[in-house]
Amino acid sequence: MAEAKNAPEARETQNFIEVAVASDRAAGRFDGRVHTRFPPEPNGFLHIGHAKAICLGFSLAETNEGLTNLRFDDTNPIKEESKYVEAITEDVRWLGYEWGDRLYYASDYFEQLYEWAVKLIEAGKAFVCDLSAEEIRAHRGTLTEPGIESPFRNRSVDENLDLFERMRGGEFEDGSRTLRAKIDMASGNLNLRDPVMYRVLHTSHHRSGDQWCIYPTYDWAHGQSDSIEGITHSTCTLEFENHRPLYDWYLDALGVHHPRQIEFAPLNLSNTILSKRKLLQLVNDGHVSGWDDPRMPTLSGMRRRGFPPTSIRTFCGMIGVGKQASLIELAQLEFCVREDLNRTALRRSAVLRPLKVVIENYPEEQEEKLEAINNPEDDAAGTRKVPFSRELYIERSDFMEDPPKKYFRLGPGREVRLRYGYFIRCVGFEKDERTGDVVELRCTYDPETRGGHAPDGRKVKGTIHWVSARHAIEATVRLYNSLFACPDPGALGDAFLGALNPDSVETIHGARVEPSLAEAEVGLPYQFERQGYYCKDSVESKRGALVFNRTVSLRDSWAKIVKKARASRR
RNA sequence: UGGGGCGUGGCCAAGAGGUAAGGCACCGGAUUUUGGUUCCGGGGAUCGUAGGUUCGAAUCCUACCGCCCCAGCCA
Repeated sequence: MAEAKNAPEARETQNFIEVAVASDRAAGRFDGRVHTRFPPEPNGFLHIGHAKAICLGFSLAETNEGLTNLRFDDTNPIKEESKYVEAITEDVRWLGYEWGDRLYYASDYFEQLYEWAVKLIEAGKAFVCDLSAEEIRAHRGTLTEPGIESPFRNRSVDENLDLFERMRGGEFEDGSRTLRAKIDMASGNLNLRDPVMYRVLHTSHHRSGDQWCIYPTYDWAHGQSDSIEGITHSTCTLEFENHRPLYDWYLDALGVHHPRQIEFAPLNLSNTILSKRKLLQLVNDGHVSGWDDPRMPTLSGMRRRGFPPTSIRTFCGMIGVGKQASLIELAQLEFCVREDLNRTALRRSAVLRPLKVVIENYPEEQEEKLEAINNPEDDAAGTRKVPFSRELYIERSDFMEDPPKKYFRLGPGREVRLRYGYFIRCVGFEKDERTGDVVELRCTYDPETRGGHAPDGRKVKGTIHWVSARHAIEATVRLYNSLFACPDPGALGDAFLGALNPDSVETIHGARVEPSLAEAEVGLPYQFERQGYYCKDSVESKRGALVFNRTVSLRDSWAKIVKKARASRR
């Protein structure tokens, strides 16, 4: 397959992380090894923001003869479920990445983490604290005032060891005690004000079951998990920059392998939201049909919507990686999708809003098969035959009773080409007397123009798509638009629901599509000519009740002209 | 008035002392049996601001300004 010109490999510049890794390699740091990881928490589905992190992590390893692990940071049994680990592994694989036999879980390290915690207690660097959550907060101080040390901070090593063991043993209630690192209650970095390492949680875990009733916090588990796996470069988003000094402190206190953490700006995409918490809310409150709703920015939603994984990778490669907070326009993603689909999608004819056309001089019982090209961008895709007959359907928008100057389609007395068919001329039309709607077109065809060429060299400005009425099959088509109506719904905070786009989906029943689409395959992209890219819905499409999702429309310069004309008329 | 980051065209993003890449978007035009694709071409940034160093600064220094993150026993 031809590589997209914007594929990561095609870039001539390196981002700052690639530069940092390359210089580490050149300097022989970590013995020249590069080993990255993608560490999701199984508490929701992956979205395109995660794709950016995945592409970064895996490509960093790929270009440096290194490896990438997939590790679930499953330290909070309250929010995590195995259904999420299944969805996540499927999504990473779909994106096109492999982790070999290196699928890990932070929960696999619970015993090791416990032992290390004991080690810190023995070194006088951690203590069991009896303060409640509220009390800990009150002791923490504020952004501008130092905190106050816990009254339990100076317990003896023996007492701490005894208490910690009994925490593990299940003697204490949830929230009654924590194990805390003894660092600095006056630090300007709040993460260093004696952070909690363990909390009591009598909750069963999706993998370790009821083996534990104390669980490590993310901060205590994350850095050490990377260390255990021998990770060399830990990439993560900007909000963890403040945590790096803490991870450094833990790793140094333990004297274990110390990866280099590098933070980058998380992806923000216009007209959508990339916050797991908010996405969960959309799912739970029924604003969407599920995590895989085609309007969702989740990888499963985008897959169902018809986005090729390669286009997502291209996108991640072209937006760059930096530390600047940014909001990428949806148009940039759509560009990548169209560029990909234009090369790969099979062209088909589908009439979304049918208008009947009767070819008056075409014999009643006659029908024939016309040859149509499957993909003009790919000769190997070959051709197919489409049936033609006296009665057809064309798009309602391809006829105007009183067309403006630059309208190239059908109008009274006008002639157009039916794609891969004949030239037809409109000789009359019928209207519904009540509504005034045009309900049927009367046309004549020129038998000499079969296939769309006029032997006399006659030119026609417009080419429109069509389906044979008697052969076409009905389908439901969903036209998707952005989930949110404003560019940056995230800026609205918890009021983001107010910005939901009421027109994020328009469902069309009774569309007529060419017969070959009866055999449409889930997972294959189709271009409905002159309209856009579509895919058969993987969930709701049934034999005899086809459902297609619009992935993205084709660029439409006519729509621009119309829009501009309207604007200038005002 | 704590700590940590970041400020280059509408949106992204290279450049790291030698006189502003590239992509998306936008606007023209050519080609076209998709008003698609492709192909040409175009407009638009003195690089947050003000000083300073230098023959020369987006790049170095100083001071301001603005934006983001942090007060979960979430990750």
